[in-house]
Amino acid sequence: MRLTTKGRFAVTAMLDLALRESGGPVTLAGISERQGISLSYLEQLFGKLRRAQLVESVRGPGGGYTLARTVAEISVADIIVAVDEPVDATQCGGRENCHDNHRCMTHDLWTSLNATIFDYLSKISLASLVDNQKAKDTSVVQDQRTLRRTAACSDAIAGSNAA
Amino acid sequence: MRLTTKGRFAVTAMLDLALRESGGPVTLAGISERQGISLSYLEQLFGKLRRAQLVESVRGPGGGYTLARTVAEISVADIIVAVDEPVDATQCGGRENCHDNHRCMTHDLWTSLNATIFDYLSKISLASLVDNQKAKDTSVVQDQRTLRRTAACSDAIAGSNAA
DNA sequence: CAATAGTTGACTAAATTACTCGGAATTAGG
DNA sequence: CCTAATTCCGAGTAATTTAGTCAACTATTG
Repeated sequence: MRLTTKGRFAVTAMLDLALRESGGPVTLAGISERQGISLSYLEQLFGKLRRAQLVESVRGPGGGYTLARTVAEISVADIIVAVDEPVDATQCGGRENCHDNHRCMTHDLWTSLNATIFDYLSKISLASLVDNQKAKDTSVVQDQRTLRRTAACSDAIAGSNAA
Repeated sequence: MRLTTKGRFAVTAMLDLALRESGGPVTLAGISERQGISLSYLEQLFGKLRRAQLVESVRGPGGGYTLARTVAEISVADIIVAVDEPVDATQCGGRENCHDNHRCMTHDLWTSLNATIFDYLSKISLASLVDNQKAKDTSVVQDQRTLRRTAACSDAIAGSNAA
């Protein structure tokens, strides 16, 4: 289980898709424009998402992508696993390194840590993200002049980085 | 909050250190040998860990590294943050991209996801990892043929997290 | 048939990872 | 003082990943 910007792009794109698919297939060009992700990169990501059966495609004019399952049935973990490389069972396991106990122990400790994080992200569905998003949307509507939102966003991000 | 093999190396090395520092400073050469991580790479990682004040160094013969705090006061999140690059506040925040609501929303949604994972890893201390490790050691002594050790470890960690 | 979109594969620049090398500076022990 | 052990430090580097471009192709609508 790796957490990188690649996974974040995929989650962002899937969220955009989830928020719009009620109006029929969503084009990558649209997602690209709204989310500031290059079209070609999205093509790569959605190729993987499609092969992982998280989305379905409709070709031709009026086509685009739709979710292959309901928003409740797609988790953040699903998305990240779909776009991340297999990561292989580094060192121990694949190799012959696992001779002495200590090496194996630390490795499989990390493995279980990974598993815990994975479990955690498995429980976060696209549905819950969509709900959060919509809740925020209405709060914006309530006070259109709230320009501190941008600052708040920067702060939140800066905080998470510093943290 | 990124989760990469780099962070895993650092956690592994810190765990090795935690398990041995009772016998005085631990050399990087020793960690390198036991954990199969190159000495020079460890030097880089421990440079960051030292600057983050997670470890202290003793130079000269008989020198090495010791933990700068107790095992209970060092979390997995501390270690990962220390060795990972700041990652910068991609897109939103740094740039001027954060114009329309949607872009900012998805970004700051990801940010909160990051924060949640960070909180989670903040609660896993080196001490709890060391305990798990020692528990496994004794169970290995009790029954050398126990190959279910991996499963047991996962359970133990899942348990300590839930607690 | 023409335009719209997805599909695929090859390719690339930049960043990151993991590692090497060569040397400093520091200190314990002889 | 000398030497060996060790941390410290910076430059360099190969492999991988990220993020993106480009071009050709297929399917579908109108």
